[in-house]
Amino acid sequence: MMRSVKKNIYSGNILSDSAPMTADKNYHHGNLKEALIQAGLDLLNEKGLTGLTLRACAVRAGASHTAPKNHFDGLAGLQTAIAARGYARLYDRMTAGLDQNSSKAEGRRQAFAGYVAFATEEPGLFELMFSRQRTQSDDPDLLAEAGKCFALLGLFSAGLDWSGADEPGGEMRAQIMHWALVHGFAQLKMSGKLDKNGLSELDIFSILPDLRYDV
Amino acid sequence: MMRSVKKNIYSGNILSDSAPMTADKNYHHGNLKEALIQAGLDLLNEKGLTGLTLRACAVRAGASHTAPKNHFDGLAGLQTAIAARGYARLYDRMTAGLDQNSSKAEGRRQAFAGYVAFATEEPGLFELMFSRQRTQSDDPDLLAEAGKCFALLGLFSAGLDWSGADEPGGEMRAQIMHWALVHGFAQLKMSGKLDKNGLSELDIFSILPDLRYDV
DNA sequence: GCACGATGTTTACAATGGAAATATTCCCTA
DNA sequence: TAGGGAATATTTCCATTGTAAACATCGTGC
Repeated sequence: MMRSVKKNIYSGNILSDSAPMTADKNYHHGNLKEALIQAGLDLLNEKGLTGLTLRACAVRAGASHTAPKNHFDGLAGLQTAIAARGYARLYDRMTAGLDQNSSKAEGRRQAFAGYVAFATEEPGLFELMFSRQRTQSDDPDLLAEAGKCFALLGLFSAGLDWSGADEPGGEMRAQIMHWALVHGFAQLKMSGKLDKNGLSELDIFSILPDLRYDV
Repeated sequence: MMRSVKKNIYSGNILSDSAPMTADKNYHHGNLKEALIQAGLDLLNEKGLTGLTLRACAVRAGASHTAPKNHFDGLAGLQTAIAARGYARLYDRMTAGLDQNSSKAEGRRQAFAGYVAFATEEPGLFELMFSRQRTQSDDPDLLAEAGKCFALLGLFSAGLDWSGADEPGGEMRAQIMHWALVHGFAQLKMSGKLDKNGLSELDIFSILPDLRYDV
């Protein structure tokens, strides 16, 4: 039965490949947790939310269908981890193409446009991220990643001259106003409500009220 | 076996109840389609989106688990019908307490506050309504009911004096701006993002930019 | 060396959506 | 008014999914 053969590929020979983390045919995957998250992201883009199942993720990651249990708290746990990764990608999308030389106005523009683009480019992931049903909303990772996106929007909404600026919590409320505007527009666009009203070409900047920024 | 007994309760005797549509113990339910929608709405409020299953709806409506097939196109069809009913309820919520004597400002206030209140009062239903994954977004009923809500918001967003008012499509864009603002705020509140930032008490009116309406 | 925890598999089961065949009732028409 | 077909509902069956339990394999520290 050949069962006496050493299974550990590192014990008997020297591999030319110097990256032992990317094992692919051993009993232990070596990087299953990350592979499951990546499989989930791929499935979301290929088949939407209904295609995101524990078993499909496991198969795509090259493991048995119960392997995720060792890394996540069931389907909800995996979905939460995927959503957290989604916020990280949203952050990247909102800062794409920017550097230290970018102006605040450029940053704001990229943040707004990137937010909407992300929602339309990855609708399944976007829907998952804002689904209270599917995610564990008190997960520390999820909160941290979402918080970074929120803080970034806050950065670019600061300094707005508006009627509520001088009242208590004005800065915070301006931040929420921007988030609501951008998120609402993204959601309406993603869910198809704009298409149904013949507004598929509308972009976020054409609906911004005349907000007077001091930068 | 008593199988020769006439099952039709209307053929042999006169019922004091004058509403023959509400049969309850016959082979034919008589109003199963409506009962299934109601069961779905109840399940959404009691158990959330994950509790909304075809079989649970059927059992609650007093039918076998495959009976919905005669009235809806599978689970997606039932969810679409429930979402359409949701828009009807949203419309009612946005116009609650108003009459012909109500001012336009009162109407706008009720529409905005009602929209947000609806989202927090029925989060499962709200999430279903804006889920592209779970609903058939080209269903005529769904489009009609959603369109009524959109038109109502448009009614109350008309006449806004803003920078984009004179440009092409200014009215429509003002309408979308309001919808995005209110919907985004409702979604952020419903999904718990505001709670996570210590803003659970924030209301929609405190984040409206200084929009100058002519009424 | 080797014991034990971490990681992964196999097997089993309940819940669900859906298809197919059958049963019951309603309704229209001859 | 009889009957035949359409509408409505049930029963039975199956594939998929999430999850638990028992078992197998690996690797790391003593």
